[in-house]
Amino acid sequence: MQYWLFKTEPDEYSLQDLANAPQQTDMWDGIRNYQARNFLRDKVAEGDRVLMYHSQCKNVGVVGIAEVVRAAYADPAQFNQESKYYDGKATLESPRWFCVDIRFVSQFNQVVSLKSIKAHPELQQMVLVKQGRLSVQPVTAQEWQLIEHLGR
DNA sequence: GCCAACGTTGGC
DNA sequence: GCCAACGTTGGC
Repeated sequence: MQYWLFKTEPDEYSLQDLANAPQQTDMWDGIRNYQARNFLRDKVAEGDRVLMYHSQCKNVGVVGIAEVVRAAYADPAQFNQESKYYDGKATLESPRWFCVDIRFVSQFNQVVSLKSIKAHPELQQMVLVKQGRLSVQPVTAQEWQLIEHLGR
């Protein structure tokens, strides 16, 4: 079992949206970055746990936890010409982009802000701190435990 | 809305 | 395969 951090813009899709979804489960799609895609396709597994991170908003940081309930499959949006995630170079035989399904687990009592993460000596090695722009990234068990503790 | 950091594209 | 130009992410 591995730990991850997924970023989302709450104006587009928030943790609350996931909590409100049927069975509190939804497709995590629209990932269009190769490094993030490779993690999704090759590493993210059913049962893995995910820190849900809100970017581009007032209170930037980790807001809660989700769980992976289905491992990678072809992101249907890449085949949909109506979608902003359409990719004409993707084919059914060789899809280019992947998505997973996640289920809501919990919402933190308080947001673990990016500021507090950056201020914490034990969290300096987080991908979030070192490489700002990756939307799917691995988290260590130590980082996970500390952030979960800070959010409670 | 600005802008730094980083990713992608495309000419050569 | 290099690298300049351009596009996107994301904090502030």
